[in-house]
Amino acid sequence: MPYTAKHKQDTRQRILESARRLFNSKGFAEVSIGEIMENAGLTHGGFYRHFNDKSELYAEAVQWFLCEEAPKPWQRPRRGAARKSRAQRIVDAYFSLDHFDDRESCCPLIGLPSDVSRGSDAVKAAYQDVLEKLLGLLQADLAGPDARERALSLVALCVGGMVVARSVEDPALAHDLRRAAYRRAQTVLKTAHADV
Amino acid sequence: MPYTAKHKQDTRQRILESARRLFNSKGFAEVSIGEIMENAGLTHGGFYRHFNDKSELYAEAVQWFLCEEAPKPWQRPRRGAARKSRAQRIVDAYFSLDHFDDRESCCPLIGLPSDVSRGSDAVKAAYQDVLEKLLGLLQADLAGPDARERALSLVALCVGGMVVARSVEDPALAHDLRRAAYRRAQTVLKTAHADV
DNA sequence: GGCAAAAGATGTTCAACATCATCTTTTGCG
DNA sequence: CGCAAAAGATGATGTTGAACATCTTTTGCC
Repeated sequence: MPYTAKHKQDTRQRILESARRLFNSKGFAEVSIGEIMENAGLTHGGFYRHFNDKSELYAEAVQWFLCEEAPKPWQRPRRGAARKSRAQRIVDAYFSLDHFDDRESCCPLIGLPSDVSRGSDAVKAAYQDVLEKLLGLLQADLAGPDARERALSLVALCVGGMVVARSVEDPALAHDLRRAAYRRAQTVLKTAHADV
Repeated sequence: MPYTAKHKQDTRQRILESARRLFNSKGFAEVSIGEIMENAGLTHGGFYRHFNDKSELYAEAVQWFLCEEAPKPWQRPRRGAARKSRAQRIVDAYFSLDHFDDRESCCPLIGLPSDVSRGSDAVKAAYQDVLEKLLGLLQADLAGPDARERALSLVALCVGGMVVARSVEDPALAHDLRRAAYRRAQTVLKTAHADV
């Protein structure tokens, strides 16, 4: 059995990473398999050794975001800044200009919602996994009986604010949108919280 | 000059309406011109008598939503219900199950955000027109110096809540999302408002 | 070193589709 | 009543891309 299993695994992950970035920035239909493979340093033919078809890759690429070892912004403690709760850091990162501009590596919740809503159940399930991971992180920091409800509305605010801001032409309007949603998110975070 | 100008106008509007529905429910790339024309009761060939190319149609289809004479849900006074502000009615309609299920005729802000964010400036400008119309309606009912900021965060909540809810697989989670965002929207509406 | 099995590369097939050229039909107007 | 101009239909054309078949290369193992 030539080619170690690790090698195949590595290649597969390179394809997934390439796919995640391209899907995130260009959408499902606008990316070709050849493009994804080329970006992963391969040619189009080998694709079907790893996946059955394009939609299968799509679902796995969304989930791949979760497994990625690459450091996620909200996981860096940002040592210089004042001590903040993780939920606070997540919201900050979400509305940051970096995140707004980063089409490739932004949270998939932002990058592909309308694609996913038209996609297969497998894709929606993958999207849901990402969402629940984020909800879990937020909820953990929002003590209280309404923690889940607050986490849910935080997600709506974060995703909605960013998605709409990215879809308008006027940068000033985009900025206002992000700021308004961010401020509202602050009040959701601060309501009856117990910051350390 | 045969064919009255009105006739051409009517046909053009039929194409726009067909395109709006199809783009809304299936996305830009997933809809073919032939499909749109067939849906409008025409054949693919005549398309280029009305539009230069597919993306031009896309931008116009988004804006078409504004000109449509068809009754919009938030414009019906819902005579049976208690007197509500228009902003309140908009938010109610936004989070309604009908609106959630209606892929075809839902608000374009919900139907196509990630498509638009990757689209041309013309499309973004069209999307922005729709957004500003909605913002105007909301703002008018939210008196006070922070009316605009509240309107902006309302939009983020409405769009975000619906978009994410539509992208998850579990209907219960989708329901929770809508409800949480709806409740939060209520508090944004109610803060320091002067209901009649 | 040689072999075989899987990974990856190259090439083919087939369908969809945007775009455009050209033909046919409709209809207002003289 | 017929004509002409524009609308709409029909029919290429060329491209793209997914899917797959088939070669070629790599590499662990004997």
